[in-house]
Amino acid sequence: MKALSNKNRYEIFMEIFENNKQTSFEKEECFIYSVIEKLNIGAPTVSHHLKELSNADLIITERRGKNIVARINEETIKELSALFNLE
Amino acid sequence: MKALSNKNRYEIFMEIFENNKQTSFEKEECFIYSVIEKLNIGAPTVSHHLKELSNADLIITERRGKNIVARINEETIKELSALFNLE
DNA sequence: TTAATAATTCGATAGTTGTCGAAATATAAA
DNA sequence: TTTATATTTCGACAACTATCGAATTATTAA
Repeated sequence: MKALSNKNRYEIFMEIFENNKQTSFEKEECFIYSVIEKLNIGAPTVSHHLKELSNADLIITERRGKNIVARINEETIKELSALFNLE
Repeated sequence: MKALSNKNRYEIFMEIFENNKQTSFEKEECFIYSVIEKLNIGAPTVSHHLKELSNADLIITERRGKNIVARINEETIKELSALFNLE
């Protein structure tokens, strides 16, 4: 929850989430710079947010050459989704 | 998310959530003081947290005499639950 | 009406966090 | 090896927030 409580971090997560749903996430453009443009925050900040999301096990990041690739951690999302099931 | 990002506030919410699930939530003991005992935080803080949860539409509070009664806002919880549905 | 209990408001403060610029590192291309 | 690009680390700072004690309000009980 804490990891998703910041607006920009939430946006980043959602972008990864959407990409994850569509196809296998394989865009070769640099990840961080595309976020920078969209959210208007600096590279260090994006890097910081990615680490937070990663530490919270919400995403999994992987370096591919110069770029990094992020995908969501489905395990954690399932837990999240189950958490609020009123039964 | 922000409203649930604080540990104590999350605990308070979860307690209300559990009570909500079981039976119709109608305990007559004072709400705030039972939380104070459990979480070891002061009354002003609990009051503050309840307002935050309320502002975020996660719970609905109601005064009943000297006490307040809290129940979860099922609408919002449904939204939350739906948010993370991978399909 | 007075006393007691439950909850809230207010002001202050310590701790946390989001952000940045500058510098450093990693990797690929020339 | 040098250059260029992508990302990370570091140090600092402003803004935010959780918390408290003291005082205040709301409500019921005596």
